[in-house]
Amino acid sequence: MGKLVAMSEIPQSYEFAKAERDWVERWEREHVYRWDPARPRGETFVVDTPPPTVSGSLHIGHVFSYTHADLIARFWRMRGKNVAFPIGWDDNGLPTERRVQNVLGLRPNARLAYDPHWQPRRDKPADAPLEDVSPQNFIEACKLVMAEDEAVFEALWRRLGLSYDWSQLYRTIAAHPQRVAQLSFLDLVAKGEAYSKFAPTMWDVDDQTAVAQAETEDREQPGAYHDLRFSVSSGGELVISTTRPELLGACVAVVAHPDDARYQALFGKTARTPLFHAEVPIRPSPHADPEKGTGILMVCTFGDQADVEFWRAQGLPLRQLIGPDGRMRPVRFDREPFQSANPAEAARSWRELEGKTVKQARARIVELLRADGALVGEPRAIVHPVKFYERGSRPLEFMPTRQWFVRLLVHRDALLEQGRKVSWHPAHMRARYENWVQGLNQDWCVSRQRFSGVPFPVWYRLDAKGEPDHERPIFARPEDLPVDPRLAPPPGYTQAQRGVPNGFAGDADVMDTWATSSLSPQIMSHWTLDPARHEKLFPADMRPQAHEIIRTWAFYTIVKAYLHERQIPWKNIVISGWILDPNRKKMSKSKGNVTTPASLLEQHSADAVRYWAGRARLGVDTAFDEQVMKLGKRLATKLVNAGRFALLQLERAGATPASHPASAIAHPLDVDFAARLRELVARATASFEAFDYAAALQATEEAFWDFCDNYLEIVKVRAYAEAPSPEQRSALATLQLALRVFLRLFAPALPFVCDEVWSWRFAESAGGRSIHVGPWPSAEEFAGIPLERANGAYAAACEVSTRIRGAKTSAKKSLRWPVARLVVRGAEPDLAALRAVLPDVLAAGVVDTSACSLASGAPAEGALFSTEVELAAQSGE
RNA sequence: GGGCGGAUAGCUCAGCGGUAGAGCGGCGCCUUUACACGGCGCGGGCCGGGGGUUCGAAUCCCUCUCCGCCCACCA
Repeated sequence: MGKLVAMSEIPQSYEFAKAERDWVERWEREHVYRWDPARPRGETFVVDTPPPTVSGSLHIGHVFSYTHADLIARFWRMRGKNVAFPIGWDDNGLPTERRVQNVLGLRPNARLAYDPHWQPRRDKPADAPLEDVSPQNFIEACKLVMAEDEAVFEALWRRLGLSYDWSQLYRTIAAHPQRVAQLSFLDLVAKGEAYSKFAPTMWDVDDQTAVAQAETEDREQPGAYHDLRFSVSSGGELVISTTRPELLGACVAVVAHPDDARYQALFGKTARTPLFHAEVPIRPSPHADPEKGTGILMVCTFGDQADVEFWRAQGLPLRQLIGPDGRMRPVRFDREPFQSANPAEAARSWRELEGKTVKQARARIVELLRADGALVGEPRAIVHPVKFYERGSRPLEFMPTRQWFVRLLVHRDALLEQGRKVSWHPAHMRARYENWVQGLNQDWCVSRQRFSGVPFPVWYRLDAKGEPDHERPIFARPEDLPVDPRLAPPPGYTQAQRGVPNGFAGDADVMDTWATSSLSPQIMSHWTLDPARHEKLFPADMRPQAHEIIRTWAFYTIVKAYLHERQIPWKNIVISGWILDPNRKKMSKSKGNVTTPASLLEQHSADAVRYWAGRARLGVDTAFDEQVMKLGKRLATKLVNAGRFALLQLERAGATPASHPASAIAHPLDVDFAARLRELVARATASFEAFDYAAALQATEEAFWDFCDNYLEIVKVRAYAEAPSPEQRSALATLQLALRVFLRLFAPALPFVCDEVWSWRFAESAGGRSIHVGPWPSAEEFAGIPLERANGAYAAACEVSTRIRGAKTSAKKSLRWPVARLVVRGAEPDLAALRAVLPDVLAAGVVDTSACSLASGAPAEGALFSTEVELAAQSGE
């Protein structure tokens, strides 16, 4: 490295795939992207990279948004910042378990004991039944599969040229992130921000775990209103409408709107449910809508959130019909809480439903109600929104269970305020955050009844009957973390006391995966473990992410930073848009037939794919268009060719940055071009500083094509000159300056080709270092150029050149065809500017000096000049 | 039902108060010694509809229509 590259070493061709692979290796070898822990906070730029979920393959949308972050990180690195750009893998939680279940055909079964000799088998037929394994074996299988997936992820990210400091790589399932997540939990408990509670919680019956509000979504589902006849204690009857007749046995009240005249007389009375003969109170409730159904409805434990709230407010009994597996559980009607006025008939009815799924039970109870005469008319089909776990296939149910929660509702205003302290790019994305915070209706349920994840560092004492005491948990000591209470005993106990009366039980749950990933800044900064490092890395400067996870990842990260340290986690958040398919739908993994990121990289090159991503502005959803990648490849190729051309000329003349400094630029054409170049540097820099890499790329690209099409052509003859002269010296100095500037302005977007061309000649003068450590171009590099003399000569030269080319093209002649006569008319100041650069223009256009005349006159509309071009009769060669 | 974004050339997108832009695609040329993985040039647009503000609006305001996204207690 660092040796002067001889002319013969400038390659004749550039093989994208091979060159890119070589650069990836070299960057890693030379630690180009390492964060330097020794440098002060003020010189550091910290990126809080999203750890992608390891549950399948990365798709083109990931490539898109991860490239955006890389463009910005690379800019700041070239600006001299000590960039801390880590990467991690989010490899715990339900998505991971699902992946392992699919790949290895496994299912965790808590009743099985650990088998140290068990190995996963990969030769199972696709239709083989799931194999039950112990939770611990399952967790080991997860780690195995995740490690394989992560190797593929890493290869892709390296191939794409993302400038991570791979020495900082973390996995959320590994010891350090687990330690941070458990420390976080203990801190929240100590601050009173985390608590456990037995309460009705949203529950996915397939995965059999609690889920949080942020992981739910509404789906339009077919359903039906069923009108059911209840008898009233004071005589008569009433008819309620319900979409969930299978919950009739869970009915604990009947409510109507307090102002509803039809039901005023019934408030305070009781109604008796059909089939189950439970006496339930009739009460007013503002949540009843007089316009809907019959205006009177039953409250069950639990049909929806409104039921939960009314039940809680009124202190009604809990009649839980649905079990954790989504099937109707055994119930007795001869005692509380299901006390029936006719237990025998209630039990008879229930026998028809017990063990059935919700769907089966609904179908069966309609038949029972019809036979009983309680069904008024027939069910009326409707389509209505139903809550689902976002990855679930059956509706959520409310399950009364004990869960750990983190307080959110009491902090609503503070969280809104924290959101305003962060700069959002684009700014309107903050509305989504605020929208979400304002719509919060429950604290964050952080416990999951799953296996692969960060366990809670908590045990419970067992009383003499072996019942756990949830009021006085035993918490782990911070120095013992990470700990798995499912395997290790609490301080002061032995393993023999596990599960026995007067012994202990470990908390069986794991944390919501967001409880860990929401700590990504603290995982990187080693929060509480290394205060000096934390000071240098927290809060981060930038969080890049996609907009669909504002309510989860961005939100929870803000929550954690606030609850732990009353801080914001980062100063800026940059939100990428989505890649849409040609029908403007979100591009999904399932469409990944030939358009996998890996195949696109091989087909178009990493620079081309990065260019494609870099053209899209933050927050803008963009239709997938492979044409743009072809453009990117064309641009990269052009850089190679223009670079080679300019460097060969410099080489011929023995020109170096030292021998041909910017101060040698004096020719009017060059001065004018340099002035435009300096303007470009200012614009591109300002755009990058505002996180607008796309505007920077666009401005640079526009200027570069102009450089190739016009400047390079016009200056060619002067630069080629055999005898050294100040004019030639000025041309070479300008070529050198321009190439150095363009390569660096393009370097964030096209890191491979730029470092390649840079290495041919300029790396030597930069101590052999990669272009990616800078420095970024600045106004100082233009010192010594008499920019105040810039007078529009370049624009004048370009216009006349274009006219000459146009004349040749419309005459269907080659651009080398000589011009017999050229007349240029315009205003005197423009002619003066042109006159100074005329030799270059004429040489490029193959016009003899004697064939050209300039004259005062009116220019063509919207132009500097009007021209007459007459071509020679013969090519003259 | 509430909120946010978008609608500009056939396509993908810039422009966001001062004479409609780029690339691709189309058409027509040019073997030009950095590049045929090229170059030159030509066509092509009531800037979604309707109102308003302004000397002037694709750009600001109002309204409507579509498209997308986020959110909402769903009996």
